[in-house]
Amino acid sequence: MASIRDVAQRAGVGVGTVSRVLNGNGYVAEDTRKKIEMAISELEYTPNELARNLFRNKTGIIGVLVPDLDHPFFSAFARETEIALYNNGYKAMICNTIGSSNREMDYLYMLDRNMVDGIITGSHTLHVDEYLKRKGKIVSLDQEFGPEIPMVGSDHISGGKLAAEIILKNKCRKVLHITGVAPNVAANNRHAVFEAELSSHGVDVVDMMMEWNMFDHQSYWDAAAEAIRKCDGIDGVFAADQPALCYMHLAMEAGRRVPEDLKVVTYDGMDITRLCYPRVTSICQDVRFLAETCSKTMIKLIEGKEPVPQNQILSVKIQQGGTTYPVDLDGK
Amino acid sequence: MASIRDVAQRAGVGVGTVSRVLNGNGYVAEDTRKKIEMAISELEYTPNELARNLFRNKTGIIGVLVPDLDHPFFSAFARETEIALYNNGYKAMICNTIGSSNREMDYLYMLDRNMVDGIITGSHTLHVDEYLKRKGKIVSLDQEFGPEIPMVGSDHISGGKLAAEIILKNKCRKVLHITGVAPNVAANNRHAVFEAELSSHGVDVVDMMMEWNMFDHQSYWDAAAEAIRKCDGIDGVFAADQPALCYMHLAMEAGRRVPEDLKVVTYDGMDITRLCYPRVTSICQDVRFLAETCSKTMIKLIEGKEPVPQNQILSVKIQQGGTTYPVDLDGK
DNA sequence: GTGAAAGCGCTAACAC
DNA sequence: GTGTTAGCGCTTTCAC
Repeated sequence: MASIRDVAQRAGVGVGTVSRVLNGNGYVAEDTRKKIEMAISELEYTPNELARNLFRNKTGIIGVLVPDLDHPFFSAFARETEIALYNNGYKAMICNTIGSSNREMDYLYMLDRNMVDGIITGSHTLHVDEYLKRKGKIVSLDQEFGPEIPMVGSDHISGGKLAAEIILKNKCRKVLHITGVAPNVAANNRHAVFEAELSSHGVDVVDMMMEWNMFDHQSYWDAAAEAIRKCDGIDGVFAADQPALCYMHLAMEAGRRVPEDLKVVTYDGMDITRLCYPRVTSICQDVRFLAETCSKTMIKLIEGKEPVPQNQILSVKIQQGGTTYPVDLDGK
Repeated sequence: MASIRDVAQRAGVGVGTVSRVLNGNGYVAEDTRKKIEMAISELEYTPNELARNLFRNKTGIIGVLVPDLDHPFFSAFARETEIALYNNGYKAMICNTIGSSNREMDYLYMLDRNMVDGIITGSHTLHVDEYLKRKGKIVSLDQEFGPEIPMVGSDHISGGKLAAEIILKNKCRKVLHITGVAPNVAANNRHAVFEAELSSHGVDVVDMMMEWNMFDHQSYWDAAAEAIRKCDGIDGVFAADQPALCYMHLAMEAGRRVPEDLKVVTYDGMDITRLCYPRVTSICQDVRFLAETCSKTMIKLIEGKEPVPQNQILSVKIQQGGTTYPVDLDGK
């Protein structure tokens, strides 16, 4: 592997001059430049980024922590974040924590060790303190860490309300509500709102808890099967895309018709809700906008010029599908 | 940010000794170690990985290039690869190329610049030469680059045959076959086999080409809509998961029944084929095994001890679903 | 305009 | 056992 010294030697100049050519700063005489460029291409020289990074003490890489890439929401988030960062001259290092706090910690260490310039985290198995005590730049997706760490999230309160409204207008009487558990995760705000709304209208809500950081497919099926087994008379479901679809699948298998016998409203509204037939009624998060906002916030944090907004809440949208009857929600 | 020198100073020792404690090699007296550990924790010192990497000339990071994380196959592949690499002490840097050869190139440069120790690529927009001329370690998923670069792929020939067999046994007479285009990508081997098999049995095959590196959802819908519009009398479909599901969705919307009027066989068999109702008959690739094999091959390449197998072909499996009638395929 | 030299933070070889 | 020192490959300051 040729180094800058080899290039300098071959071109018969000093390393400083080569560096100047490489970085396009300082004055370099035209024919010196030519000679150096010659040497560079002859030796097929590429600068060693590690050395540069050491000098600059930055890598241009942002760590993106997600609980599981196999979860459509997070793979989409990872994708969009990568794109947004790339467009700002940064690279993304996407990290799966798959529900393991060790892994999450391990990736968090990369911040301390200067391997990444910042971390955008959508992964929340660790104790809040672990994040708070880092000196590095952190942006959180959907989890509140307090004033020290900027957060970007969806308006889950409205999300829960909208879902409730749809369910109510569809005249469901007994609704299955599959919820996740993860402390401090803003997405869970929808649950309380949804239930309060329904209960206040005398609708029966059956709750089912799922481990939030366990995104393996089997656990969705298990939860759905358990729900089918345990309670009958369910005429509506509200859950995240995947558990809701599992339940719907099993219900249809058991001969129930959607939407006649069963209404389904999912949360997230990822692509699968459109591929299925009928298209699923969903409360959609704006994944791209979330990703762009996280990225932009990170850039601000790094550049330290503009002030960084503390909490940024983005609105959600309804996707009307065939798993509920069409309702008019005040033009939303 | 405290450096090793600060630690040495505070502990009243030399940097060499601190380094020895940090790396656990060489002899260090017990109380010297204590003092140093004390200083480390007091200063909240973490070694700068960049400096270490520069010295060792490696980062422990493997680049994983995928065309699009928003494609279920590739997000699953990325996930499993990350896990497999992590288990071998490496970190993955997952890179979306989203069909842009500039991006692919940009990530490839990271190899030259020593930012990654190797690259596993499932992304193939660049000219073969771009890969061949790199000096770094490369493992290819599903694209043949010749003897220089080890490849891991599925047995797409069998895959195509199996799909054809299912379609034949389901007595389809006019089959829509949506194909992708990408030179050298082994996955496309299934197409020729599938068509040959069907044609030789007098089944009509309608071909539709799609841009392979364009994985945006809309293009699937467009292709499906076009197929619906252009040809009637289709009683079978064979395509990758997503285009097939789009077609099926639109066909059902138009009142066609699955599997009575239309049989559907998809390729890949990702999670969405199980969430949909009915479950979709698919030829499944073993994503995890593909990922593990790629990772293992990369590790061998890096460690340079064992010989590296050149082409590794993994077998595919049938997932019997409700979009075809059950058929017996010699116990497969 | 250009070369020499210092230093980014670390590791390892070599004295003592 | 431990300190000192010479790099790893680069950038940048400062003479010339």
